[in-house]
Amino acid sequence: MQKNNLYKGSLSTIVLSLLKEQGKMYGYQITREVEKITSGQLKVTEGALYPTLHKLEAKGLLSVEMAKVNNRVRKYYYITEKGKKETANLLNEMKSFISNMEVLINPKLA
Amino acid sequence: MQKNNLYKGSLSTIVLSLLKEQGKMYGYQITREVEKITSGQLKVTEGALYPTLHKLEAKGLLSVEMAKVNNRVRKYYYITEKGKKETANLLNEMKSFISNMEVLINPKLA
DNA sequence: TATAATACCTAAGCAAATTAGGTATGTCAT
DNA sequence: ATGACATACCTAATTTGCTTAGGTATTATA
Repeated sequence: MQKNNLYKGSLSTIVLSLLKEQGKMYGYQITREVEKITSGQLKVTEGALYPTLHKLEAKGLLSVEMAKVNNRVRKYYYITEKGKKETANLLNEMKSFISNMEVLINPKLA
Repeated sequence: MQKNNLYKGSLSTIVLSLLKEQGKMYGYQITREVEKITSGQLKVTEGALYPTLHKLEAKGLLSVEMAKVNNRVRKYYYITEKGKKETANLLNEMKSFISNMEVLINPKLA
């Protein structure tokens, strides 16, 4: 039995929220940052992250900027105005999901 | 743009948790109860629920008991001992997911 | 010199929803 | 009595969004 890292649908919310708060970041950095913030509890796999970044860029929620550091290419992503609006929506949905789950799994709140 | 009702993977947790707390319930009743507890915010679709109930039964986490009420068949599900253990695991995973999401989306906590 | 870390990427497979049907009975208003 | 709605079960096709498992290439370290 292997465990999942993410509940489906949460990755876009995490990525947009991080970029909204922390400014531009590149993919690999996001994987490190999420691991750091959650004390290693949550790992964002690259196989999920890169397609998500491309999808968010295609939707116009993120923009990208190439940079060459130490002869290695980095793709810095930053959030657009459209992305900020969508982030607010996703955060509301996530908070609503969390509060619904909490009343459902916590008999004292129901 | 349509909105999702559930984050993927959460339905089993909801069903097991409900049955652990409230004793035996039948499928249709679960859909009503979730809607009621969440003040109509969360709807469990039958297309998701029934396959989930069958899967949990096949895994030995739930047992089933037929009943005939008003000439209509009801299938009452109740949780097994194995199901109670698995519920505890799923609740821990859910709580961990929620606390991880909260530090990720809440800059003040990070 | 090989292993790990950095940094990007894609494709196949799978799980778990959504969407959209279906059957059948009971209840209630017109 | 007939149509609509609630009750109560069900399945199949499709979609989404992960995991798993690769791949390339450079730099740092043992």
